[in-house]
Amino acid sequence: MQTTLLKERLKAHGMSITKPRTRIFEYFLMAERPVTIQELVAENNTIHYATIYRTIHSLMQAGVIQQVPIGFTYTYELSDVFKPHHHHVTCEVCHKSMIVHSRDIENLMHRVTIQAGMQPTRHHFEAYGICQACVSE
Amino acid sequence: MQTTLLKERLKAHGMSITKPRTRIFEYFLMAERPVTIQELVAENNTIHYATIYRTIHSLMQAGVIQQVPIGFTYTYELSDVFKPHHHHVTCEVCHKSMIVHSRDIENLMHRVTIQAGMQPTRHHFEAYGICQACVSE
DNA sequence: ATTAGTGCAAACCGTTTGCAAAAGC
DNA sequence: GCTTTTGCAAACGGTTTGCACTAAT
Repeated sequence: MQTTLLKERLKAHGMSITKPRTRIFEYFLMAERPVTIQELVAENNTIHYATIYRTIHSLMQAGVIQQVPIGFTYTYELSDVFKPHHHHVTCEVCHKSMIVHSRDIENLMHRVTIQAGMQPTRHHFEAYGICQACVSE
Repeated sequence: MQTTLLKERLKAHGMSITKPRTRIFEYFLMAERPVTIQELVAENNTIHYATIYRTIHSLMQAGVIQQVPIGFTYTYELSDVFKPHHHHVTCEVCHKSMIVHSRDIENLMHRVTIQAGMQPTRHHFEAYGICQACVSE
């Protein structure tokens, strides 16, 4: 189960398993898409906002979640340990994002970085468009 | 000359040509790489920071510059009118970025967006690595 | 029992805004 | 001379921090 993996990660980083942390983690599991801090704050009224910021930091440090810059803010989602590496295509109108897997993207990134004379480490890729539903409105 | 194009753009948007605007523009010309607001503020002491923020807005509106999210902040650079569309490969150690042109990137982005069932609008792509100089240190 | 984490309020910092003076047209 | 922009100071909003209390180990 996913929660076991969370506990392992926290322990491995000398962090305790607390209610806020597991709740936020479950929120991420449920959301299945990149989430903003504002959403987390708005939909978890039992947890103080300062705690949410701190939880985000701990979960990032423990490698449970990762930052995804989408549009004009940062969003967060479960890290590659929980979900395989992927990319997003985001609708500019309704801001929903879809998840895309493509080896071509990885390969191209790699190639481009090497061509620029650098040793590849990571990359960031976001595509934007207008989804079917929004086009037909 | 580039400055003529700046003036045209400003006029076309009903904006006046002022000292701060031309100075900031020249800074962008000189920089030849994405620049943060903090840099602009630090290196243009004659211009008040509030004015720099407003200048960024006007230049964006006039399509003179564009936003480039790199790493953990927004940076700005001359828009595609002044520099053809391109992408960046940024060194994670020294934070210098190189400019890369590749039709493959455009094509792939397009394809991926369509595969996700959306009408492509724009995309964002950043690759990170470690440059020669930093590797050999 | 000891250590780590939470809630709260206050501080912080980058950005925005209202207003009077200055520059652009 | 009229309109737009600037500089300044104050406001703002999201994020961080210090501290006493509570939960976790």
